[in-house]
Amino acid sequence: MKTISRKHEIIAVAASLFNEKGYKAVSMRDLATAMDIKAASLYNHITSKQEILSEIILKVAQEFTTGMENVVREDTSAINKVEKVIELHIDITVNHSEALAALNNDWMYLEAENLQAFIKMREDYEENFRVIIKQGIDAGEIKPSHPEVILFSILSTLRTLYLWYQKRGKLDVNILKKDMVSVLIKGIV
Amino acid sequence: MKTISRKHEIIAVAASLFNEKGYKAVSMRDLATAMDIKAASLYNHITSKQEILSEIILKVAQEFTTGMENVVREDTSAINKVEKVIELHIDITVNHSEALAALNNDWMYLEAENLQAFIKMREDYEENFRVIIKQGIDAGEIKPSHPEVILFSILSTLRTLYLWYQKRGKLDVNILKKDMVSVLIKGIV
DNA sequence: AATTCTAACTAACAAGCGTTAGTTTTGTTT
DNA sequence: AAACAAAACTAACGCTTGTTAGTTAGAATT
Repeated sequence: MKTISRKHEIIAVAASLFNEKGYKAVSMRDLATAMDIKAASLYNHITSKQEILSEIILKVAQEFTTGMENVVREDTSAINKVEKVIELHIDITVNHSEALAALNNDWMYLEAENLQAFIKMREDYEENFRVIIKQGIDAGEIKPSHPEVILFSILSTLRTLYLWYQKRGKLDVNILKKDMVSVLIKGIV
Repeated sequence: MKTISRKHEIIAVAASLFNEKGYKAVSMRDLATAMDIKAASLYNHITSKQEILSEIILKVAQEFTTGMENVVREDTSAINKVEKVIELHIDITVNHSEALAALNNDWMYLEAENLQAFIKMREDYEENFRVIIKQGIDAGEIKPSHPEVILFSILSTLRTLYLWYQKRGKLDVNILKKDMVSVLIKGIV
């Protein structure tokens, strides 16, 4: 089973390159050079560039999906669920920050059923989050502003977190969670 | 001076294509097809693909720079300045949402002095924002959380706004400003 | 010792890339 | 009608792209 681990190596290096330059700007020869082999040799382990991209993106997307499903199932307040979602994002960011770059910037280069699957997962995720916020408003826990504005504001902060995490080298996860929850939920004033 | 307006046409169409697919995924032949001419004909109006990218990005970047300078110069409270910055972002987003896609996703493909200029502008912009937030904390107007967390949270929401604005077709600017200011400054609870 | 598997290689392909040179068409100005 | 500039064209360039075919060296299994 050496092939599989070699495949994972390739995917990991690819994720790192995609993170730096973007999917379209990384050629198979670039990837091969980074692996210190020839481009043709990559195809002993993977079937196409597209396969690499979809493995990177769909694997993390799946983590978001199952994570969100667990939060939704919990029997707790809406605000508490929002906190759990924030923590979910932070955990995934810390563990897969390079894959998140591809997920955020290169998902549109997924093809056919890969693209479909990704879009479905993202829509479902957003919808789950939207419902949580609406429940929070109905329960009087969350301000009755436009739920869309709240959803967008929190989600875009969480989605961009990988950039910030990479820049300010590797912060302490627990402090990060506490601060993010505080700023996103209680505001700044 | 027909050439110049034709050049602007090309740049506008390019911005739209870059917005859809990303700089690297749009070929000069794609751009030419969208203009209903041949690829070689583009070069009667522009000197390179790179020139198109830098015109798109640096023009909006300049708007951010001058806008921020005006805010910094104002004689008002820190919170008020934060509000002004939020409104600046919304105004630019509404007027140049497609260019913002390139600015956010394709800036790394700028070359040499274009790249340098962009990075400098972005760093200066961030630093100005950071100072405003710190002043707000010192004046007791803003919660003494990590200023970096506040900066990141607001900035990533504002930077992603173009995506959201494009999706939920063209909302009313004034309502948008009010809601964003409220959510970003006062939080959601 | 013979066979199979793993993982690399060389060589090449057809297609696409940004760009240049030189030419022709089109519409306006003299 | 002649001259001029603007903006399109055809043809081609050298290079890079993702990928395939066929081969080879070494290690593991029979």
